[in-house]
Amino acid sequence: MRIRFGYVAMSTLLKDCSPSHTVTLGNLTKIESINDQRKRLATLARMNIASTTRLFHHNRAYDIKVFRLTSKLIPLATHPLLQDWDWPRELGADFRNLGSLAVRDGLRISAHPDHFTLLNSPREEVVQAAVKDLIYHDGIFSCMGLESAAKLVIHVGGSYKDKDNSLVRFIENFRKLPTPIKARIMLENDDKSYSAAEVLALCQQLKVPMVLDIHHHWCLNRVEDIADLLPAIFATWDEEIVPPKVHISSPRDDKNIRAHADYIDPVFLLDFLNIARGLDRDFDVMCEAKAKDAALFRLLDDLKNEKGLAFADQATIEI
DNA sequence: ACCTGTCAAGTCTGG
DNA sequence: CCAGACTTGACAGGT
Repeated sequence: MRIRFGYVAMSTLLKDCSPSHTVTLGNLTKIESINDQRKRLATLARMNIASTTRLFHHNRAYDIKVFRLTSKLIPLATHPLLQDWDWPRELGADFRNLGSLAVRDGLRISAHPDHFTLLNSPREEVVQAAVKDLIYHDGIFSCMGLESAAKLVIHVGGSYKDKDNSLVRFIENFRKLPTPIKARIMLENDDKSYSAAEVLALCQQLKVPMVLDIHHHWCLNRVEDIADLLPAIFATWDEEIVPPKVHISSPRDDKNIRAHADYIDPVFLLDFLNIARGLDRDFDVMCEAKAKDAALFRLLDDLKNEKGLAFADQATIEI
Protein backbone atom coordinates (compact mmCIF):
# COMPACT_ATOMS: atom_id res chain seq x y z
CA MET A 1 0.00 0.00 0.00
CA ARG A 2 1.62 3.18 -1.26
CA ILE A 3 0.77 6.71 -0.24
CA ARG A 4 2.14 9.51 -2.37
CA PHE A 5 2.38 13.09 -1.17
CA GLY A 6 2.08 16.41 -2.95
CA TYR A 7 1.58 20.12 -2.39
CA VAL A 8 -0.25 23.08 -3.83
CA ALA A 9 0.65 25.40 -6.68
CA MET A 10 3.83 27.15 -5.52
CA SER A 11 7.09 26.79 -3.61
CA THR A 12 8.21 28.75 -0.57
CA LEU A 13 11.74 27.45 -1.13
CA LEU A 14 12.45 28.33 -4.75
CA LYS A 15 13.22 32.01 -5.25
CA ASP A 16 11.46 34.17 -7.84
CA CYS A 17 9.27 31.30 -8.88
CA SER A 18 5.72 32.59 -8.65
CA PRO A 19 3.36 30.82 -11.06
CA SER A 20 0.69 33.47 -10.42
CA HIS A 21 2.01 36.72 -11.85
CA THR A 22 -0.91 38.90 -12.81
CA VAL A 23 -2.03 42.43 -13.62
CA THR A 24 -4.97 44.45 -12.40
CA LEU A 25 -7.63 45.44 -14.85
CA GLY A 26 -7.00 49.09 -14.11
CA ASN A 27 -3.38 48.80 -15.06
CA LEU A 28 -3.96 46.62 -18.08
CA THR A 29 -6.41 49.10 -19.57
CA LYS A 30 -3.80 51.85 -19.29
CA ILE A 31 -2.26 50.09 -22.30
CA GLU A 32 -4.03 51.62 -25.24
CA SER A 33 -4.03 49.01 -27.97
CA ILE A 34 -5.89 45.74 -27.43
CA ASN A 35 -3.05 43.97 -29.17
CA ASP A 36 -0.48 45.29 -26.71
CA GLN A 37 -2.75 44.39 -23.80
CA ARG A 38 -2.80 40.81 -24.99
CA LYS A 39 0.94 40.80 -25.49
CA ARG A 40 1.29 41.84 -21.86
CA LEU A 41 -1.07 39.08 -20.70
CA ALA A 42 0.75 36.49 -22.79
CA THR A 43 4.09 37.61 -21.37
CA LEU A 44 2.79 37.19 -17.82
CA ALA A 45 1.31 33.79 -18.68
CA ARG A 46 4.67 32.67 -20.11
CA MET A 47 6.39 33.80 -16.92
CA ASN A 48 3.89 31.67 -15.01
CA ILE A 49 4.44 28.68 -17.28
CA ALA A 50 8.22 29.08 -16.85
CA SER A 51 7.83 29.10 -13.06
CA THR A 52 5.61 26.04 -13.21
CA THR A 53 8.24 24.31 -15.34
CA ARG A 54 10.78 24.99 -12.59
CA LEU A 55 8.31 23.60 -10.05
CA PHE A 56 8.01 20.40 -12.12
CA HIS A 57 11.80 19.98 -12.09
CA HIS A 58 11.79 20.64 -8.36
CA ASN A 59 9.10 17.97 -7.92
CA ARG A 60 11.05 15.46 -9.95
CA ALA A 61 14.19 16.02 -7.86
CA TYR A 62 12.23 15.14 -4.71
CA ASP A 63 10.11 12.31 -6.19
CA ILE A 64 6.94 14.39 -5.74
CA LYS A 65 4.24 12.92 -7.98
CA VAL A 66 1.19 14.90 -6.87
CA PHE A 67 0.81 18.57 -7.70
CA ARG A 68 -1.94 21.15 -8.05
CA LEU A 69 -1.64 23.89 -10.65
CA THR A 70 -2.47 27.45 -9.67
CA SER A 71 -5.69 28.77 -11.17
CA LYS A 72 -3.91 32.00 -12.02
CA LEU A 73 -1.63 30.75 -14.82
CA ILE A 74 -3.34 33.09 -17.27
CA PRO A 75 -4.03 36.53 -15.81
CA LEU A 76 -7.66 37.65 -16.00
CA ALA A 77 -8.43 34.71 -18.27
CA THR A 78 -12.08 34.53 -17.28
CA HIS A 79 -12.71 38.24 -17.10
CA PRO A 80 -15.65 39.40 -19.24
CA LEU A 81 -13.47 42.00 -20.97
CA LEU A 82 -11.20 39.26 -22.30
CA GLN A 83 -13.95 36.99 -23.61
CA ASP A 84 -12.69 36.85 -27.18
CA TRP A 85 -8.98 36.46 -26.46
CA ASP A 86 -8.01 33.16 -28.07
CA TRP A 87 -5.30 32.30 -25.55
CA PRO A 88 -5.09 28.60 -26.52
CA ARG A 89 -3.89 29.67 -29.95
CA GLU A 90 -1.29 32.03 -28.53
CA LEU A 91 -0.09 29.86 -25.64
CA GLY A 92 -0.92 26.35 -26.85
CA ALA A 93 2.68 25.40 -27.68
CA ASP A 94 3.92 26.61 -24.28
CA PHE A 95 1.28 24.57 -22.48
CA ARG A 96 2.01 21.52 -24.64
CA ASN A 97 5.65 21.63 -23.57
CA LEU A 98 4.65 21.99 -19.93
CA GLY A 99 2.23 19.08 -20.20
CA SER A 100 4.76 16.79 -21.83
CA LEU A 101 7.05 17.30 -18.82
CA ALA A 102 4.25 16.27 -16.46
CA VAL A 103 3.51 13.18 -18.55
CA ARG A 104 7.19 12.26 -18.74
CA ASP A 105 7.56 12.53 -14.96
CA GLY A 106 4.31 10.73 -14.12
CA LEU A 107 3.16 13.81 -12.26
CA ARG A 108 -0.48 13.71 -11.19
CA ILE A 109 -1.90 17.14 -11.99
CA SER A 110 -5.02 18.73 -10.58
CA ALA A 111 -6.47 22.21 -10.13
CA HIS A 112 -8.89 23.79 -7.70
CA PRO A 113 -11.19 26.46 -9.12
CA ASP A 114 -11.65 28.82 -6.19
CA HIS A 115 -14.58 29.36 -3.84
CA PHE A 116 -16.31 31.69 -6.26
CA THR A 117 -16.85 28.92 -8.77
CA LEU A 118 -20.36 27.91 -7.72
CA LEU A 119 -22.44 25.55 -9.78
CA ASN A 120 -25.38 25.71 -7.39
CA SER A 121 -25.93 29.45 -7.07
CA PRO A 122 -29.52 30.64 -7.54
CA ARG A 123 -28.06 33.48 -9.62
CA GLU A 124 -27.81 32.51 -13.25
CA GLU A 125 -24.86 34.84 -13.93
CA VAL A 126 -22.88 33.21 -11.11
CA VAL A 127 -23.49 29.75 -12.55
CA GLN A 128 -22.50 30.99 -16.01
CA ALA A 129 -19.26 32.41 -14.61
CA ALA A 130 -18.62 29.09 -12.87
CA VAL A 131 -19.08 27.15 -16.10
CA LYS A 132 -16.76 29.58 -17.84
CA ASP A 133 -14.17 29.03 -15.14
CA LEU A 134 -14.41 25.25 -15.47
CA ILE A 135 -14.01 25.55 -19.24
CA TYR A 136 -10.92 27.73 -18.67
CA HIS A 137 -9.33 25.12 -16.39
CA ASP A 138 -10.25 22.29 -18.77
CA GLY A 139 -8.74 24.32 -21.61
CA ILE A 140 -5.39 24.49 -19.87
CA PHE A 141 -5.37 20.75 -19.16
CA SER A 142 -6.37 20.01 -22.74
CA CYS A 143 -3.64 22.26 -24.12
CA MET A 144 -1.23 20.40 -21.86
CA GLY A 145 -2.36 17.12 -23.40
CA LEU A 146 -3.64 15.80 -20.07
CA GLU A 147 -6.47 13.24 -20.10
CA SER A 148 -9.40 13.21 -17.68
CA ALA A 149 -7.16 11.73 -14.97
CA ALA A 150 -6.12 15.37 -14.48
CA LYS A 151 -9.03 16.62 -12.46
CA LEU A 152 -10.67 19.74 -11.10
CA VAL A 153 -11.75 19.70 -7.48
CA ILE A 154 -14.69 21.89 -6.51
CA HIS A 155 -17.09 22.22 -3.59
CA VAL A 156 -20.85 21.80 -3.76
CA GLY A 157 -21.28 25.51 -3.06
CA GLY A 158 -23.51 27.62 -0.85
CA SER A 159 -26.53 26.45 1.11
CA TYR A 160 -28.65 29.55 0.37
CA LYS A 161 -30.82 28.81 3.40
CA ASP A 162 -32.31 25.85 1.57
CA LYS A 163 -29.91 22.96 1.20
CA ASP A 164 -32.37 20.57 -0.43
CA ASN A 165 -32.98 22.91 -3.32
CA SER A 166 -29.33 23.93 -3.43
CA LEU A 167 -28.39 20.29 -3.92
CA VAL A 168 -31.02 19.90 -6.61
CA ARG A 169 -29.59 22.95 -8.41
CA PHE A 170 -26.11 21.46 -8.19
CA ILE A 171 -27.30 18.19 -9.74
CA GLU A 172 -29.19 19.94 -12.51
CA ASN A 173 -26.35 22.28 -13.39
CA PHE A 174 -23.75 19.53 -13.18
CA ARG A 175 -25.71 17.39 -15.63
CA LYS A 176 -25.83 20.27 -18.11
CA LEU A 177 -22.03 20.52 -18.25
CA PRO A 178 -20.18 19.34 -21.36
CA THR A 179 -19.15 15.69 -20.98
CA PRO A 180 -15.37 16.35 -21.00
CA ILE A 181 -15.80 18.81 -18.12
CA LYS A 182 -17.95 16.38 -16.12
CA ALA A 183 -15.23 13.77 -16.55
CA ARG A 184 -12.71 16.09 -14.89
CA ILE A 185 -14.71 17.01 -11.82
CA MET A 186 -14.22 15.65 -8.33
CA LEU A 187 -16.13 16.91 -5.30
CA GLU A 188 -14.75 17.80 -1.89
CA ASN A 189 -16.46 18.09 1.49
CA ASP A 190 -16.27 21.64 2.86
CA ASP A 191 -15.97 23.13 6.34
CA LYS A 192 -19.26 25.04 6.54
CA SER A 193 -22.10 23.56 4.51
CA TYR A 194 -21.68 20.11 2.97
CA SER A 195 -20.22 17.36 5.14
CA ALA A 196 -18.36 14.25 3.99
CA ALA A 197 -21.47 12.06 4.24
CA GLU A 198 -23.51 14.56 2.24
CA VAL A 199 -20.87 14.94 -0.46
CA LEU A 200 -20.41 11.18 -0.61
CA ALA A 201 -24.11 10.65 -1.29
CA LEU A 202 -23.95 13.28 -4.03
CA CYS A 203 -20.83 11.71 -5.57
CA GLN A 204 -22.48 8.30 -5.61
CA GLN A 205 -25.53 9.73 -7.33
CA LEU A 206 -23.54 11.61 -9.97
CA LYS A 207 -20.82 8.96 -10.30
CA VAL A 208 -18.12 11.49 -9.51
CA PRO A 209 -15.01 10.73 -7.43
CA MET A 210 -14.83 12.28 -3.97
CA VAL A 211 -11.88 14.01 -2.36
CA LEU A 212 -11.95 13.71 1.40
CA ASP A 213 -10.61 16.78 3.19
CA ILE A 214 -9.63 15.64 6.68
CA HIS A 215 -9.38 19.17 8.09
CA HIS A 216 -12.80 20.14 6.73
CA HIS A 217 -14.27 16.98 8.17
CA TRP A 218 -12.82 17.92 11.53
CA CYS A 219 -14.48 21.38 11.25
CA LEU A 220 -17.83 20.08 10.00
CA ASN A 221 -19.29 16.66 10.45
CA ARG A 222 -22.75 15.57 11.33
CA VAL A 223 -21.62 13.00 13.90
CA GLU A 224 -20.06 11.07 11.05
CA ASP A 225 -17.25 8.63 11.69
CA ILE A 226 -14.77 8.73 8.87
CA ALA A 227 -13.96 5.05 9.38
CA ASP A 228 -17.54 4.22 8.39
CA LEU A 229 -17.44 6.46 5.30
CA LEU A 230 -13.97 5.76 3.97
CA PRO A 231 -14.61 2.47 2.12
CA ALA A 232 -17.43 4.12 0.16
CA ILE A 233 -15.41 7.31 -0.42
CA PHE A 234 -12.52 5.33 -1.87
CA ALA A 235 -14.99 3.24 -3.90
CA THR A 236 -16.00 6.40 -5.81
CA TRP A 237 -12.56 6.03 -7.44
CA ASP A 238 -13.07 2.46 -8.63
CA GLU A 239 -13.62 3.46 -12.27
CA GLU A 240 -10.71 5.93 -12.29
CA ILE A 241 -7.17 5.22 -13.40
CA VAL A 242 -5.74 7.39 -10.61
CA PRO A 243 -5.92 6.45 -6.92
CA PRO A 244 -8.20 8.19 -4.39
CA LYS A 245 -7.08 11.56 -3.10
CA VAL A 246 -7.18 13.05 0.38
CA HIS A 247 -6.51 16.64 1.47
CA ILE A 248 -4.70 17.34 4.71
CA SER A 249 -4.02 20.54 6.66
CA SER A 250 -3.98 21.71 10.26
CA PRO A 251 -6.11 24.40 11.91
CA ARG A 252 -4.29 27.72 12.21
CA ASP A 253 -5.06 28.13 15.95
CA ASP A 254 -7.87 27.78 18.50
CA LYS A 255 -9.52 30.98 17.33
CA ASN A 256 -9.26 30.23 13.61
CA ILE A 257 -9.90 26.55 13.29
CA ARG A 258 -10.92 26.74 9.65
CA ALA A 259 -7.88 28.69 8.50
CA HIS A 260 -4.82 26.71 7.41
CA ALA A 261 -1.72 26.61 9.56
CA ASP A 262 1.75 27.09 8.11
CA TYR A 263 2.66 23.45 8.79
CA ILE A 264 0.86 20.15 9.27
CA ASP A 265 0.62 18.36 12.59
CA PRO A 266 1.51 14.74 11.75
CA VAL A 267 -1.04 13.52 14.30
CA PHE A 268 -3.85 14.35 11.86
CA LEU A 269 -2.29 12.18 9.21
CA LEU A 270 -1.28 9.34 11.52
CA ASP A 271 -4.83 9.05 12.85
CA PHE A 272 -6.08 8.84 9.30
CA LEU A 273 -3.45 6.27 8.33
CA ASN A 274 -4.67 4.02 11.12
CA ILE A 275 -8.13 4.07 9.59
CA ALA A 276 -6.98 3.75 5.97
CA ARG A 277 -4.52 0.97 6.73
CA GLY A 278 -7.33 -1.57 6.92
CA LEU A 279 -8.48 -0.81 3.37
CA ASP A 280 -5.11 -1.74 1.89
CA ARG A 281 -5.49 0.62 -1.05
CA ASP A 282 -3.03 3.08 -2.58
CA PHE A 283 -3.99 6.73 -2.27
CA ASP A 284 -2.55 10.23 -2.64
CA VAL A 285 -2.32 12.96 -0.04
CA MET A 286 -2.39 16.65 -0.96
CA CYS A 287 -0.82 18.85 1.71
CA GLU A 288 -2.58 22.19 1.96
CA ALA A 289 -0.37 24.20 4.28
CA LYS A 290 0.65 27.81 4.03
CA ALA A 291 4.32 26.85 3.90
CA LYS A 292 3.59 24.73 0.78
CA ASP A 293 6.51 22.46 -0.16
CA ALA A 294 8.40 23.41 3.01
CA ALA A 295 5.45 22.04 5.01
CA LEU A 296 5.42 18.88 2.92
CA PHE A 297 9.13 18.30 3.51
CA ARG A 298 8.70 18.83 7.25
CA LEU A 299 5.75 16.42 7.35
CA LEU A 300 7.75 13.79 5.49
CA ASP A 301 10.60 14.29 7.94
CA ASP A 302 8.21 13.83 10.86
CA LEU A 303 6.86 10.64 9.28
CA LYS A 304 10.37 9.22 8.89
CA ASN A 305 10.55 8.87 12.66
CA GLU A 306 7.35 6.85 12.87
CA LYS A 307 7.62 3.14 13.44
CA GLY A 308 6.01 0.99 10.77
CA LEU A 309 6.40 3.57 7.99
CA ALA A 310 8.87 2.80 5.25
CA PHE A 311 9.62 5.10 2.33
CA ALA A 312 9.41 3.81 -1.24
CA ASP A 313 11.06 7.06 -2.37
CA GLN A 314 11.48 10.57 -0.96
CA ALA A 315 7.79 11.41 -1.14
CA THR A 316 6.02 8.03 -1.00
CA ILE A 317 5.44 5.90 2.07
CA GLU A 318 4.84 2.18 1.99
CA ILE A 319 2.86 0.26 4.55
C1' DA B 1 14.00 48.06 -0.05
C1' DC B 2 9.96 47.86 2.41
C1' DC B 3 5.13 48.82 3.69
C1' DT B 4 0.13 49.34 3.11
C1' DG B 5 -3.79 49.24 0.63
C1' DT B 6 -6.13 47.15 -3.30
C1' DC B 7 -7.60 43.63 -6.44
C1' DA B 8 -10.62 39.66 -7.84
C1' DA B 9 -14.28 36.52 -6.80
C1' DG B 10 -19.55 35.35 -4.14
C1' DT B 11 -21.65 34.15 0.20
C1' DC B 12 -22.91 35.06 4.57
C1' DT B 13 -23.02 37.55 8.98
C1' DG B 14 -23.99 41.31 11.77
C1' DG B 15 -25.24 45.86 12.78
C1' DC C 1 -30.43 46.16 3.68
C1' DC C 2 -25.97 47.25 3.02
C1' DA C 3 -21.24 47.27 4.73
C1' DG C 4 -17.80 44.32 6.12
C1' DA C 5 -15.61 39.58 6.92
C1' DC C 6 -13.85 35.83 4.83
C1' DT C 7 -9.55 34.11 1.67
C1' DT C 8 -5.24 34.40 -1.12
C1' DG C 9 -0.93 35.95 -3.44
C1' DA C 10 0.55 39.61 -5.95
C1' DC C 11 0.14 44.09 -7.83
C1' DA C 12 0.53 49.20 -7.30
C1' DG C 13 1.88 53.14 -5.41
C1' DG C 14 3.83 55.52 -1.65
C1' DT C 15 7.64 56.33 1.66
